[in-house]
Amino acid sequence: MDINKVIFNKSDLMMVFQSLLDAYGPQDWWPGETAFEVMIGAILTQNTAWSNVEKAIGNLKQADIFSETALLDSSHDEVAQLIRPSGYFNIKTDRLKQFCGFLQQQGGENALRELDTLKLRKLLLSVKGVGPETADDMLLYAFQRPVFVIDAYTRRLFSRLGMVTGDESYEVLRAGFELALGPDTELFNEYHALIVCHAKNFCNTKPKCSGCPVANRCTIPE
DNA sequence: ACCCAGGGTCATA
DNA sequence: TATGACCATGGG
Repeated sequence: MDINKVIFNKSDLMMVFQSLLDAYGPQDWWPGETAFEVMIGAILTQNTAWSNVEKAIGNLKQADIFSETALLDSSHDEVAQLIRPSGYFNIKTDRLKQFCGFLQQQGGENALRELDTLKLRKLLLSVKGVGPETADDMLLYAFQRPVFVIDAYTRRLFSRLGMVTGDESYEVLRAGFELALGPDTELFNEYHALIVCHAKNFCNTKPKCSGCPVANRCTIPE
């Protein structure tokens, strides 16, 4: 499949962005104080509601197990117990430990910041438990790289808008947004945050398009 | 009681 | 390449 294919034009994407921005305002993402917290959150939120991730992160902090070394030094069962609210706690415990081991091995996140985006992306994807979306969350929100994050919400919104079919591969969609918009970290940051905000405040709670901020552009009513 | 949530891995064909 | 099983809690 040809990744570098033009599937969007910039003005369409910017109109949708403006509609969302007008409706919800700036989101100031990611909800996390440090790059480390962003990365941990990105793993914990895999197929999981963020409210549950907050509990898990809160538990880790309260137990003072919220660093590479602390997570690596703690037993599997101890970590699993703390992150229990985020679901998949056994698998996610392994993924957190895998990722912390990776961070240590690479010389910490500061060493990773020296790498170019493509190299860093490949490295992140080489960690077991870090897939495309998790890696791109990290690249955009922890490393401030111009990477457009694709998630289920993005697919659903833009297929409802009739701009994609929804079965495009992850890379086709990501390249589609990045080619049309050009590298713009601030825009990508706000855009993805707004898509998630829109899903939580509208699409997830209301089945139909009536009242939707982008409804005038939505030709597929569910 | 059901459905799904800011996915990823692994086995199979 | 493309499906399907599996992981698991919590809120609607």
